[in-house]
Amino acid sequence: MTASRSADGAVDVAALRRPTLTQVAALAGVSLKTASRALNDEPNVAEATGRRVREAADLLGYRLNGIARELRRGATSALVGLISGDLTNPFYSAVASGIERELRQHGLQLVTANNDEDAELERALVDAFLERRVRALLVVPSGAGHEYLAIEGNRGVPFVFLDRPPDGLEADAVLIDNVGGARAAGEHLIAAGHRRIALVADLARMAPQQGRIDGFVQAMEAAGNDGWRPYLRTDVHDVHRAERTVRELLELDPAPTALFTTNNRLTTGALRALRGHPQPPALIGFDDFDLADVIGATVVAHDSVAMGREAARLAHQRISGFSGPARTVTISTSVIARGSGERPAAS
Amino acid sequence: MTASRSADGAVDVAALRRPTLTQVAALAGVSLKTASRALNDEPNVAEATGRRVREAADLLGYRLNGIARELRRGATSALVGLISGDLTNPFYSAVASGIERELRQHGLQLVTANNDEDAELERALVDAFLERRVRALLVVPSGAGHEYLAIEGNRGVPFVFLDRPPDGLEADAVLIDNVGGARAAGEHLIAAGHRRIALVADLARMAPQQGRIDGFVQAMEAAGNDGWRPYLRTDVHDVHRAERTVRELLELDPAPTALFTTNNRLTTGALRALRGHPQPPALIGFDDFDLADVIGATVVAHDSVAMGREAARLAHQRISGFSGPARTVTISTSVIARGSGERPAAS
DNA sequence: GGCGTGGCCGACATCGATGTCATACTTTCG
DNA sequence: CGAAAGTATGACATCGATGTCGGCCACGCC
Repeated sequence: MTASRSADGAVDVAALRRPTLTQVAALAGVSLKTASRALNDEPNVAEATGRRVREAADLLGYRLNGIARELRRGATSALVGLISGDLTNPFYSAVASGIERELRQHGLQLVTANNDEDAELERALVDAFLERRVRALLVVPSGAGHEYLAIEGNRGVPFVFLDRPPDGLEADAVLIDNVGGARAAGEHLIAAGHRRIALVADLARMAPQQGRIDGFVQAMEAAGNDGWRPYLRTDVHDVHRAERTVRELLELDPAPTALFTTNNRLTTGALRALRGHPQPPALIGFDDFDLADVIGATVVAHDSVAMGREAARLAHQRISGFSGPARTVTISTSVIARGSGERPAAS
Repeated sequence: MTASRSADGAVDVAALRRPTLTQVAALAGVSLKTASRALNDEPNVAEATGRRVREAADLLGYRLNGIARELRRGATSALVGLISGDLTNPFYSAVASGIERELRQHGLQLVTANNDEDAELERALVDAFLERRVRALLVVPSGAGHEYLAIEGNRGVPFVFLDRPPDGLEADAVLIDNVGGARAAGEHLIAAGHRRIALVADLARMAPQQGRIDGFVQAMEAAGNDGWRPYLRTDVHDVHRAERTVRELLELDPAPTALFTTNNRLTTGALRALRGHPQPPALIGFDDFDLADVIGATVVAHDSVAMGREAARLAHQRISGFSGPARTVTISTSVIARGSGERPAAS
């Protein structure tokens, strides 16, 4: 008669469909509401009743339906979305890790999606996440122009931008001190006596890259050095092009005596190009990386895990009701000297 | 009168609460169902009606409530869960990346959680994911004993195990050819003339580690070599202990002439210990890593992104209705010679 | 003109849980 | 002893969407 017993009277444990609370209640011989109370440890449930309900739930292998609960409780999930580049890039995975750890402390779960550095896909992903009713959305944006998020932001889904500032929109952001870090790198090379310094940068249209270029140029201008100008290479977007570009730079006459690469990918390419070189130029790379100590690579380091953590923290504050103006957290950088950046300029 | 207009008659765009389909319908002057039909491009909606509904939706900034839809449509989400170790470990992030790419092709989204290599937390995460009604659950298990998943597995939530086989449970799995890879590493070192070979391994209770130990031992026994026995070090679980262990090994007399490290963490530690060593021993590490080419590190490589992809594929087949017996996909390995593994035994 | 057909639309039930409120039965206490 | 308060429970509405079914109307055809 009840849905929880099959026709032959045996309890239908193997039912394909997952049991509902109604079935548990029927098996325990109580009402739906009482079963709900028992399983949620609400007050005013007789001890014996509670036991019967729990036994029935165990027997059926009952598992609460979080979707239904969320719908009833307010149509918003415990999920926080992250849209970033591919996780095989250690920068993104470090950020994701920091986010995940922080969220977990607040009972929130991270949902990740890869925008493939494509603005169109990114928009679609934002839409998908919003339909899923994520509690907050963290984005390492691929493109510019985030006006389309403006309405959403005002409707209670907080956005936090990572690594790249929001464009056309007020929103929380966690950024790296790109200008300062790059300036420090430039100064470091100047101090080692370098004048002909090559700058190998990624797509200049991306704000962090532009910041790093600016910072480097600032250092050069402060030192009254123009020797870098012939060696500026931007829009180098992948490891192989970086390797090739560095090789080409080294064949110039006169060749640069030092290199500054503005992200981990480019640094990797440069290291490949420099491998086995008899008299390698000095090298400083933006972004720290695994084994940089073993290789002896001088870098502009920053704490990417902390970036993720801060972003998650900002989001959590919004989720918890904070509604002040947009905030920006800046992650500091520091030059870590490991050898490659201290090679003197060939005399 | 309708909920979508505020008391003063203006359309209430700035309402804090996100608009529901009912409000859109009211604003468009049609029934709830008709609005639903219009926005879902169902047939039998007059062109003019459809337009009115879409305009109303735009005006209100309406966004479908995926939670409600999922509840109605079958109480199962488009999410697939991944439980693994920390994403800062490139192995896990590569796996996650492979999974994410594959899932996206099928309109599924990846939800990640870090088990901190803790079996208790892992169980809790599994519970949380099941309550969230994920469509499938991919696990890189931390501990042994997965019997508690048996009921779930039979209830339509497919499980796929990565890297470590399910214990006490029939389930799909994607594993690495640990034995074969380690045997090849052992043979490689033997072929270079080594006899005193140190094996530095992680926790031996973890199946992949045990497999790598076994494979190595097989190679030694096939070569009739016992020279490794004094240099076996297991249960080395972090980078620092690996570094220390390798230093200690090198101070032995006689010292081993070669090292085999059984995962990327241990290889990192070994590389640190070997740095600047006048006459470093040969080194082969299990797991390929970024910049291994620059460092010249010989490794037993395998395609971790493919691992993720295969796991996602298995899961997707189950989601799509496949219900055959449990399958195991094995990811092959290959030794990539880059120098460190080819250093000859000191005569 | 009558009737069948198809297009368009809305009322209502439903997914699986939780919140509200009513009710029956105890217990407590003046 | 009777009223008030408290306990245990259940009926029913509800979250926001979709599925079912039936009604109305226009049109075409005999």
